[in-house]
Amino acid sequence: MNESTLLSIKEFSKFTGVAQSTLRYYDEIGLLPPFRRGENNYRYYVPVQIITLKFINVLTELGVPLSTVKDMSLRRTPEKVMDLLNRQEAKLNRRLDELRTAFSIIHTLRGNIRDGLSADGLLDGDLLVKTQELEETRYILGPETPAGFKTAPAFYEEFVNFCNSAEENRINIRYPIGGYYKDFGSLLKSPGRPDRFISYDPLGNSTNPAGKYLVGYNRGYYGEFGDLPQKMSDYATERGLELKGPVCVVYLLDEISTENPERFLMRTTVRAKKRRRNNDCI
Amino acid sequence: MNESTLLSIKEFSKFTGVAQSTLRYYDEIGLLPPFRRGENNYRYYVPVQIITLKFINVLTELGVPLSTVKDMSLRRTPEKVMDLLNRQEAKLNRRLDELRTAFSIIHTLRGNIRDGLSADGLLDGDLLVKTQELEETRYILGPETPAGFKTAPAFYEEFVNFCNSAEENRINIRYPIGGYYKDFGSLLKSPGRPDRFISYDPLGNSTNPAGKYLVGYNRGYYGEFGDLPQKMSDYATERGLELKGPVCVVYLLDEISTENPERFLMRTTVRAKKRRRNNDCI
DNA sequence: TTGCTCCTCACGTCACGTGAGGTGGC
DNA sequence: TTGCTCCTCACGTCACGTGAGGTGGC
Repeated sequence: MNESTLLSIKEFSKFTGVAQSTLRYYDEIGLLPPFRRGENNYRYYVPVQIITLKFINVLTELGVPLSTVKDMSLRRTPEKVMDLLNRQEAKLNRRLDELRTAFSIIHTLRGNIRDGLSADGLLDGDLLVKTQELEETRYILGPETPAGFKTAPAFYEEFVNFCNSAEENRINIRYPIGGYYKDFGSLLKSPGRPDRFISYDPLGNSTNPAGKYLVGYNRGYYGEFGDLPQKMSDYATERGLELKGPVCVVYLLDEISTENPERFLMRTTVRAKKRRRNNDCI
Repeated sequence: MNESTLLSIKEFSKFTGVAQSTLRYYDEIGLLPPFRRGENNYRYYVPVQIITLKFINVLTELGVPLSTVKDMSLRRTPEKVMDLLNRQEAKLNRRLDELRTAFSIIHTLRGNIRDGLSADGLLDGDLLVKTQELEETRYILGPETPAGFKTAPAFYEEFVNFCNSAEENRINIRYPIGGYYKDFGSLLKSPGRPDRFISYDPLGNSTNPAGKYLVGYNRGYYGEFGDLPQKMSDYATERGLELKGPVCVVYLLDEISTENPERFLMRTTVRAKKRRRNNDCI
């Protein structure tokens, strides 16, 4: 019907932007045979075949295996294609969601490393305590860790428990995981055992509002605060800062960004407000 | 340091949700070796390794090859990881955009097939003309096809030209492609040669507003309208309809949804308004 | 001995990419 | 003859999955 516009495989490849080897493979598996073969056994395509080819491209890009695409293409009727698209829709939606999440995780990690690097050089020894204006942070609260008398191995055990229970609590542990203490006193009392673990999921329902925070940076392995809590406490007393609300801890530099545990860097944050002193008159 | 919490490969696999074969493969290529080997040569992992593993999962999900992930993991420093993430960001963004687009294309195609199927049974012979309330449709206008005296092969030639020039016009030809006539007169004059081709991209800047349309459905191969334009014209005259603005054509059932060209189904739409007659008094 | 987990090695799979060696018309 | 395009066939690659056959502690 349109013999006049037959395209050789090279022409069709150029026209569609799909490699010759791919076109031969699609022919081989019977997914997209050429319009006809020449006497010399050459493959000849017609331009409209670009429509089917682009449709195949779209599906493969979404992770649909070629065998499924072939099922859909072979002896296809609108009803069958419609049916398959309907059945695929949920899958495709889930896949797209996963990808959006993956990207969001990368973004969150990048932000952490950036913050970690810019604080890294400023540490005095292994510590840095200062007040800082922070932007809003969102996260998901894990379940309360059981109150107990354990000390050293508790952090590790609780971390494992948190990971194991993550799925049923709808927590994605691929976001950075941090520690949470219900108030500063709780951190001082048992720094090695957070009251909860939290996931820094930017779609989380818990939030640390934007504002002024007392921030402590320190190097150390998971759960090892050294004398950071005491230093933060001293700093607050000296400057007349009132520490309110929960304390959140996050690893800015960890497993992911460095092999060397000595470079691990954590950040501890708690809301701080200037205490009104007696001689503060209006 | 945490020998007490060593996990066998089975335990670590269960803990992380990653298959044993995958863990062995990651060890083999040196991407994620176990914490240490036992005397029996067993692999033993420690729970924190879940963090690195999940990071690997996230990157592979975004299509980053394991060799790149390995480059990032091996002798990693925060600076190198940051640098690589920065360089990857543009790529990852592009990839995510492609996936969103792919999904949007599937959605558009599905809508077309649905409309095609519901009209399919109603055709009288090979035709159906009626007025219909349509929702807003968005599309991108291709360049004007050159005015010429050609008739039959013009459609095909122009289609090829449109596809070839699509990229430089920033048109994604994986969306359904349709015909565009500047007004109904233009369709009547030369139905086989649209004034432009258009791409039904839902993010397009051109739009057919929601409202009342004269709609013609007919079966036929690309560019074959039969006597549809005349039938639509007659219908408009009989009902006192004024046809305004451009005419848009789309293939609801085509290559993609059916092998049988006899089932190809196109839809021609043009805005219609009831003509005010003399005896219409207020 | 039985059952369990672990090991290595080899081969399969999916969607191609990459030569190697040969053909056919100007 | 030279240059060009096309062909088939075989093998490589990437990220695993799947047995097969063997080990080691209760």
